[in-house]
Amino acid sequence: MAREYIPQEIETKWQKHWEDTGLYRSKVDPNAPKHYALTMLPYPSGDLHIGHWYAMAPSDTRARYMRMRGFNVLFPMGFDAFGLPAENAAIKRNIHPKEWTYSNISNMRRQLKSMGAMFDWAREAISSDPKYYRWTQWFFIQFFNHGLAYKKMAPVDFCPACNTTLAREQVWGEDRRCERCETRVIKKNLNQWFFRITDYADDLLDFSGIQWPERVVAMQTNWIGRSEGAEVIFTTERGDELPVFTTRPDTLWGATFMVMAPEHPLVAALTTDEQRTEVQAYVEQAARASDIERESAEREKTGVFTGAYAINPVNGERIPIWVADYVMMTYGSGAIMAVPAHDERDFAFARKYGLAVRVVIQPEGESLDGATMSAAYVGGGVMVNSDQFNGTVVTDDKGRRNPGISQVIDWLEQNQIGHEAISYRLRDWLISRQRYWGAPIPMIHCPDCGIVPVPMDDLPVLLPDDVKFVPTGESPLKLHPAWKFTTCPQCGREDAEREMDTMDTFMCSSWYQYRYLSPDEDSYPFDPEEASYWLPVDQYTGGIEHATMHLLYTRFFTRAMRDCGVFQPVRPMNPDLQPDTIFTEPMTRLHNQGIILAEDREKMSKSRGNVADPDDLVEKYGADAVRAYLMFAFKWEQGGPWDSQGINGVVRFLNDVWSLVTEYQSVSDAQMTVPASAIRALERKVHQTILDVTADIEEFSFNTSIAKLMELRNTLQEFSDTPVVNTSAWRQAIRTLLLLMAPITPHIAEELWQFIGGEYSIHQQPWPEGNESIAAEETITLVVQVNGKVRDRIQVPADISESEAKQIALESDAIGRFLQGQKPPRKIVYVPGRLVNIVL
RNA sequence: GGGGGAGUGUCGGAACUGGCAGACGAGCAUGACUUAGGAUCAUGUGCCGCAAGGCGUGCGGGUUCGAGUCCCGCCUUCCCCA
Repeated sequence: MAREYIPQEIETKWQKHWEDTGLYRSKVDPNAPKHYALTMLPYPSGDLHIGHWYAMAPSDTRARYMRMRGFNVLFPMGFDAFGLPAENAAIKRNIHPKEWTYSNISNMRRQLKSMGAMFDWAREAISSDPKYYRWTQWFFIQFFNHGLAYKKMAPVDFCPACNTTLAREQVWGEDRRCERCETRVIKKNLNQWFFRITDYADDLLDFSGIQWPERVVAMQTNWIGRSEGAEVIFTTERGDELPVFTTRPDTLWGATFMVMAPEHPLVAALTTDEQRTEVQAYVEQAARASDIERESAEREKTGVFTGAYAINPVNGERIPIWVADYVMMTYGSGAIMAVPAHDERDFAFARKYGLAVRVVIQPEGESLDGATMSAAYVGGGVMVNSDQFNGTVVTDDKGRRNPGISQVIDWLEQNQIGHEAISYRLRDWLISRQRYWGAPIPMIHCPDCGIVPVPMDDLPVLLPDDVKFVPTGESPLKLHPAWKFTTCPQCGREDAEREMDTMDTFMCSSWYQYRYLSPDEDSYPFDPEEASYWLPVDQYTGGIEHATMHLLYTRFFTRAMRDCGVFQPVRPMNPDLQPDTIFTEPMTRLHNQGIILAEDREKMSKSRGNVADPDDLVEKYGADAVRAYLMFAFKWEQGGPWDSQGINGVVRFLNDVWSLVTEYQSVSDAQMTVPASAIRALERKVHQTILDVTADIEEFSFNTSIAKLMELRNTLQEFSDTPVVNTSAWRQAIRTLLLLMAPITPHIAEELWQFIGGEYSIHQQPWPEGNESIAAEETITLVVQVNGKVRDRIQVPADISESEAKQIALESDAIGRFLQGQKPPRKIVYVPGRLVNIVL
């Protein structure tokens, strides 16, 4: 009965059968516990690469495992289908973005199906479908109506290659490059739409409702960048108020000058005539430097005196106002008080321009002198030169936890010259994009009524198909008068203009987990019944690169939806869940996979020609082998370099399993004597494997789970030429092996399951139950150490007593040699089930 | 400069709350079967040593009967932020 294992044959066969029998249709079932497993949806670039497989196949394994564990699992898939590459293809190859996108989707859908994942394709959502982006637009209007979306003129980051603006999160690295194309961004003053994500800064800093990797939590916390301090109102001699934010109000008495950002609106008004030429030249030059250059601690500080003075409200002192580019308009109010004695950058600046340095925090046991100190002192100590605060203790703590800071804030508030304040690094989310292939922002500009949202009933605002693409990448919407001009929904004027910008595609992907629930629903963004059952997402998987983009946006989006009342019709079916907890966090648990590098340890890229193409690999080895190899070869969170030889290991494993199942079926019931110890040994290994594989898949340790299955394979091979193959223990072992493999290599498991007469489908069988007592070893290797060095290993019964163990150890020949001529042992350490250490 | 990871054979990687370092696999070596082998099977494979034995988890200290694991100080490297 030697059938050959031809993966490609059985894989397409079962994929079709699974689809025909609706095996992966997931339906609401209030009687079963639910599990919403989600993996980040791909951009339809045209080809599924190995990175997609690496992200998705293990996620699929985990979802399949949860299903066998008795959960009703939803594992959907879709496409994040708006975006620039489609438009660039249109410009370059004269193919419409829609056509390009949808033909890519159909190819990628085929490739995804070849993976054999349990995706429920009936729930597929494509963000560029009008039935999808209608609701993206609906959300925009919801946010607008609730004051969460606004338009303002602002200096924004602009990618000249993509010819569009970017959100702050989408500008990467020290040299500020576009997240997509790595071109260096430039600053532009533009009128743009923003979402008030900063209103949610504190809410987003609360991670108590989610179990996400610490790394992501740290990155988001860092990104939001909360700093506690005070806002203090300085005034110019002219009488302008100059509020400054400081984290160190305890050093207010040490402020010897002020610095304004070159873009500060008051600069021109404050500058005296004598200084005007110099200041103007400086401001112009500063505009050309990048933010990073300006903020760098190493860079030589530059600046010019405005000629104006301000009054320090705490002591009435008159201090000079300078302009310097190390102060950012985006930080606080664009002006700072400079305390050179206790701030490194202020110190460097003061020394360079000969400005006064006054010590107001004296460290214990030291005596700093402003005239001679060689570096700013930023630690704690005792306040000096600070009037009534002299002697107040200042610690290293931030904000109110610092007694000095806390007392000064109280005093500022009592005297109404300042108040406690919190500053964030987070900026509002810029969502306007000056491109065609995105969801149009559903707003109308009327000369009389101003900005008017498109009525909800008129959604979606459809993208016109008949557009011309120009090489500059300028949005074709601007060149389409029929689309551009419309009727004002409020006053009926016919020369109102549509908003011509489209939305950041991160907007589309911020809520796709809700659209999957009911992609065809046309009266609401999602079906509340489905939402009541499935939400929130229980397990999310995807790349870490989205830590401060998608993963932050979607947390914001869910909170904004909550506050707009979008979740009101949803009544959680799970009595353990509170509506609030569900709708604050979109995804309860998150796991991030690493990156697969090419064999040369470089990034895989077509231009380098070092890509491992999944289609080729499936053709050569089969999908099961590719899946298993990706899970076996790396620590999932870590990733690593592809090894084209390494896959042989799992190919052999699958071939061996095939032979074990198909060649060693017991053919006769002939009673042969099989030693009971052999049966027990086999059963023990089987149960050990169940327990280990279960624990491993539970915690995303796919590589070790497959290693354990290979060990079971090795054990089965040892028994395969013995009468053990005629026992029910053997048959049970084979059944178990297939069940444990089912989530990892679904096709071969299904095929062999059918071969041994199992009921369709293996993927609907319960996960095997491991039994600790069957798994327990009968004998153990007792390690005997002398002074911590291993000197002997002795097989002993597992339930050996401490005194027996010590005695056996002391009587061992190998040990005797070390004990000879020595004094009696000082100490004998016994670790149950492991070792005896004899200390001389 | 701040935050977060990571350093274990030739390679990918194992090692639970401190208890046999190197599971599992790749590769390699030797042998077998073969006209043939990028198939299959067997054996071996951390380093030094003929052996007894010694040395080994980035480096240097420490705690402990015992440290890849805990503590202190470094080095290298990756990511994020400045």
